[in-house]
Amino acid sequence: MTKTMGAVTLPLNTILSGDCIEQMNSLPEGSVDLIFADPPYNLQLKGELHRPDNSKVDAVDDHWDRFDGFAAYDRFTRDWLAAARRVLKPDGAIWVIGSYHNIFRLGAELQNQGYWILNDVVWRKANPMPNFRGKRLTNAHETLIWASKSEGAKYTFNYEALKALNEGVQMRSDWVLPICTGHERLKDEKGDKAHPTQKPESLLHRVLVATTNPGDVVLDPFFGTGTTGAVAKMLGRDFIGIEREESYRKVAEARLARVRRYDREALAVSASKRAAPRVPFGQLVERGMLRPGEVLTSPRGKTAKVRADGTLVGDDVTGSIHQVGAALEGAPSCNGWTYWHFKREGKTVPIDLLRQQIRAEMGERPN
Amino acid sequence: MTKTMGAVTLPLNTILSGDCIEQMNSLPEGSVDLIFADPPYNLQLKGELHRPDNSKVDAVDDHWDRFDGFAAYDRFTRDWLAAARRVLKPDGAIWVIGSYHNIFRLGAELQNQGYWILNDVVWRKANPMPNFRGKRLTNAHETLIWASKSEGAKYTFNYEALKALNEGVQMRSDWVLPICTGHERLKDEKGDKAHPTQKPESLLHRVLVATTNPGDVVLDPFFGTGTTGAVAKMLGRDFIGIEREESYRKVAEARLARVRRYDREALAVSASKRAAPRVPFGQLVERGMLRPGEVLTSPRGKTAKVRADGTLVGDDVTGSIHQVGAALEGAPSCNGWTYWHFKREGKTVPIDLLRQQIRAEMGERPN
DNA sequence: GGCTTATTTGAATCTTGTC
DNA sequence: CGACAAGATTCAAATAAGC
Repeated sequence: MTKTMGAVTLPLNTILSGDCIEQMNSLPEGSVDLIFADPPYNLQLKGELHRPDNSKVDAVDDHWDRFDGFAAYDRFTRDWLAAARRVLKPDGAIWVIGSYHNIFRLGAELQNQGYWILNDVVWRKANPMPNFRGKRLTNAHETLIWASKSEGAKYTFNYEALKALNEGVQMRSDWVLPICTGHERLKDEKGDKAHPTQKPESLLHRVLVATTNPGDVVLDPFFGTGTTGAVAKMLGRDFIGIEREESYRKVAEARLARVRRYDREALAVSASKRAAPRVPFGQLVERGMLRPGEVLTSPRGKTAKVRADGTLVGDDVTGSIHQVGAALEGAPSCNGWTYWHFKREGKTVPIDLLRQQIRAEMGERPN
Repeated sequence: MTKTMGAVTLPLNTILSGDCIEQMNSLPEGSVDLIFADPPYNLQLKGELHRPDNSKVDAVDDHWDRFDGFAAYDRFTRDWLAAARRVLKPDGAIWVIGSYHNIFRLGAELQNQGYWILNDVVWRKANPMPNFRGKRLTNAHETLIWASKSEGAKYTFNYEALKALNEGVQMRSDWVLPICTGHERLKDEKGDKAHPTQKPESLLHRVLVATTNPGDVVLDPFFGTGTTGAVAKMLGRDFIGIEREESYRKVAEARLARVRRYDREALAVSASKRAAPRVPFGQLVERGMLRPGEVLTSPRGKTAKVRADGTLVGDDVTGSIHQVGAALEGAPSCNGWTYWHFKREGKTVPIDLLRQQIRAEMGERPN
């Protein structure tokens, strides 16, 4: 399918091959409603990484993610963002996604070029890969930036649709969604993953429902295995993909052929997952509801002292509220939340009361 | 209180007044363990714009205006980050916090100066202000960046303490914490909020427990009403604050006078095994806890025999407990302490139990 | 088939001390 | 500085295997 823009024709619902900058420059100016871009992250990985069970982590070591320093990465970023801005309609918008390796370069260059940032959005992964060596925090999120072509542009935002997706409450800038695994994860002939960084359809679903209307043209300059195209097709949007790796294009073509518009199952995938409102005991300490050094008591008169990291110290025992309670009682297990008490205004109260306070604040709506 | 660094003296637990760059430059080089910085992002740039060639600023052109705005902000960022880097110890680290208005400039400049990003952390606000006009997503988070002074530096990370704070599960890069309200929010004489962007103590508590030890020196160049100093004092860390607004300094001084330090026992946090003293396997043999000739077994049924010098003999392999374990499993490495087991009273027990016995005798508290 | 347990895996800047 | 050796370290979800 093609759409005619003046004298030039727009190649809709196809995958263009080759360099994304050249291909974008061949498209007519101001012809696209939305761009979704998942560029290389420039991960700069060095050695191998093994899990504690000695299995090897299948890292992203593809040639397309290797750059010769920040200067080279910045040049690349500047060039493709400029080409993208040219093909955007005046009221068009862009989404980019990245990690701390590249997102700051991306965001700064967006601002430099006159794009106007509307939100940064955090994709909180429900099931991220842990930090195996215990040397940093679990890298549990990626960042998306949503920007209009320029300040004052009349961008598309389907506020009510997103509110509906979020069970009637205004959608926040942090989205909890699982990573792409299982049936959705595309495999090659050998049964290995077809692309190292395939994004979940639920993420694209939310992006496209939020910031496009049916019939809009969505461009993805780093098409990969075509998640953007697949979701666009399901939602009745037109897409243009650009991908230079033939193997990815092949997988994407086959995938797109299978996709039907308004796929009910895909809509179900997008339903927001409710994370369980687990409240770690340490948060009572961080929030100042209990003071490090404060003494907790048990119904039968045992005592323990709170430490700054949310552990307890009793007679010759240190550990969580549950561990110390169990040890002092000589029991196999213990629910520390109901076992331990503190004093407020002369009354002795179980610490579970404080947990209930936190849960009430959260409105039982962690998403 | 002051600490002496060579010929120069460090002004501990005080608030310095004036420009943070000048004040940081007056501090001795390499003298600070951690910097926490919450810089302004809505600078009033009047009169601060210096184009290199004195060219006339075209006041009507939005684009130029914006460019000069970013350029001035970038200059400011570059200067204070450079001054901060100078006062950091080689193994020191920095935290910065910001929103999408400035965090991309901050992150990019950190990388440009050779800081090494360790994590970006999302502070997910439990109770954010909604977006009243329904034109964007609720801005429900801010971003922190944690970076070491340079690649390969031995930064401080209390992994076990953070794991304890999170109920025994590795801490993630997304932190759910409430914004600073109610009792904690400082008021001025008129009863209005004393500072527009006061950070919650819970946020600083987590930052300082994670990346400093008691006695460390924490510098906050944008001290405001002193949240960093207050939490540092509670946690037994020393602080240096810099703040140029007298009204904020006044509020901070009064606040700090009210803060009490937690007792010593409460400040201890769960320790890493890495900190425990090293016990050579040969010592178990020397002490008669294992007999030469005794057979050790692995969970999957491999066996090896203990020799008098503390090495093991397996099928065609001889060497340390780690080497023989790795060879028998065909693995790149192996922790022999948890891999090898022996029999006592009918039970199969990992040899690590014997190491723990020795460490306990040495007066170490197993944590 | 149904239920329980074991295995696999994911955009990762992932060790430290001694010689 | 490099080479070598000791030894510390993982969470959630999907799938596969076992009963």
